[in-house]
Amino acid sequence: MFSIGSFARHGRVSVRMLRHYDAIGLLRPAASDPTTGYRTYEAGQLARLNQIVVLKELGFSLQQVATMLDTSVSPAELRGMLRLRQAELEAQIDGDTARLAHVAARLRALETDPTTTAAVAIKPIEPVRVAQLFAIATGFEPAAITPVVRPLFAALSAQLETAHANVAGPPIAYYRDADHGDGIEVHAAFPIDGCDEGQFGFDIVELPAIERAATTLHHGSMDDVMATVQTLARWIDAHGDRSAGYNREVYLDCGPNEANWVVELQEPLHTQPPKETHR
Amino acid sequence: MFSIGSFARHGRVSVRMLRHYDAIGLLRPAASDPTTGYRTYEAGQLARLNQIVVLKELGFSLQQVATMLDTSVSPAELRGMLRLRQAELEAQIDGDTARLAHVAARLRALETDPTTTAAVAIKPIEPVRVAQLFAIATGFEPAAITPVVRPLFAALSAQLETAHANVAGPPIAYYRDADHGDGIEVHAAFPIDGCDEGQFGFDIVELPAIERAATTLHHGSMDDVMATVQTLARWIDAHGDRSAGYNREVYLDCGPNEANWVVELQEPLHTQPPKETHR
DNA sequence: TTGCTCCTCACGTCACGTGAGGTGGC
DNA sequence: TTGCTCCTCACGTCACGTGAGGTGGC
Repeated sequence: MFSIGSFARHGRVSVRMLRHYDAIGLLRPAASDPTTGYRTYEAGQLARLNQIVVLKELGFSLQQVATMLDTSVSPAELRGMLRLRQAELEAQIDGDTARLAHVAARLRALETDPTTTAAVAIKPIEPVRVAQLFAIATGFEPAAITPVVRPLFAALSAQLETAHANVAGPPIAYYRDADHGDGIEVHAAFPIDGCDEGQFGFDIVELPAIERAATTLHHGSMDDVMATVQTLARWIDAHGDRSAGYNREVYLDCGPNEANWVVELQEPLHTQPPKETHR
Repeated sequence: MFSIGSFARHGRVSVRMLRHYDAIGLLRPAASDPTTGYRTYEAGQLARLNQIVVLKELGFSLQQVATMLDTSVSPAELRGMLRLRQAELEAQIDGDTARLAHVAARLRALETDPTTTAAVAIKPIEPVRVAQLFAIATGFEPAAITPVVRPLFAALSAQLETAHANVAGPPIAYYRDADHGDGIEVHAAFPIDGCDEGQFGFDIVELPAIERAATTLHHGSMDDVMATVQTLARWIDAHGDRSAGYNREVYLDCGPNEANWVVELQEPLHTQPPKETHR
């Protein structure tokens, strides 16, 4: 016979926990005084309490613990729950290991350059239906790109107006190596919804999804975009990842004053996340 | 200029999260319509949102994120927070790795014997001040121990009564190899508080703390305790741990009917937890 | 009377998800 | 009129910790 206090001491749990387990029906005291409400426990109940403590420590919820201690649960079901927990723990460890690598990379970056606070996020990019035009540029530097992409967007805007197309998002630029010979294809695109392919000069294509894109924001004139591109590349390198192509540029803010522009760079990564560096 | 919906889509967060960040002052919209309450965001705010998302993903709380994005935080403080998170993540991973090993051990035990549900808990044992008597037994099996320990407890009880000592817990038995020659010392002890060493025949000693004890409950007569002892030993072995001595026995319930006895076995383990088997 | 143990509410935690109930422009 | 987006409460989540306010036996 134990009072709640001594039962709690023997079981290495708090009195509050015993009251909670009583409240949810997980571990009822052997008796409760009907007038004072005092709870009484028996030594034999320590077995159940120990089971609860152990399963809780493995990370099961009290609901799951209740299920597992239910006598009607079969060994097969029990195995299923253990397997599930095993998988969850593995996922948790993998996630934390990745997080740990990112924290370590941030610390290293902080040593190198205490002022850098590049926010690079890895996220999936959804596919987008776009209307687009393209042309060939001789190189990837802004001086080569800008004179090509500007007129493309101007022309495309005009054509979309004519077509009464429904622009559904900010303009997007993307790049490909030209099919034969040198130079790169510069594509200017606008997301649209519900517009048929017409005779207005532009193509309608679906930009494919990107499973894992490293994204960051560029602020200001596109003349200075190479600095942001290189910061992004360094970040990708520092995190043991690898680029899988040219980045897309999403012109989130491209008002009249180019100094206020905000452009998201989306760089596709190889599908494999970096193999965890062993600690 | 973004509505809350499009800002949420670009930032890959939910509208609810943006409202929440507004409410706690972490990310205020660029403007709110005073009559309708409609929020408006600017493209430039995506930078801050991305920072938030990234830091959150590393496991920082929103409070911490707010602190880290505060311009007045120094690189040294930032490094401190990253170091702290690094340590937390390492501890988390170690804990989960240990949990995973235990889950795996349970699964193996389930394959071997689907009926076993031995609840073995590893916990620290506090030091206890006890009054005790001891004698020598010829072996560790119940047939050798019982005839020695019974009279010891009977004598000790009587002496404590005479001494008006304050018994502060259930009786405890523990064992040691006899100083010279064979046989083992059988100690019978009662926790007491505030009783001076006297002339009543018993010793007062402090049973040392046990940093890590594997504990389980034995139900029923002590004649059958060897089965429980062996189950405990198998558990310890299966978890890659090692015993560091004889177990203590705490007689939680030792009423007149021995079939209802409940005895906790506390087996000291080597201080080093088992080295994690690599996955 | 002071201390100790016990009791029952009931709030707070953390970062939102999820209705409920209502509004404003196409 | 129907759909869509937006709004503000406000409850629920999970396993308790932590008072608040009160009782009963030494």
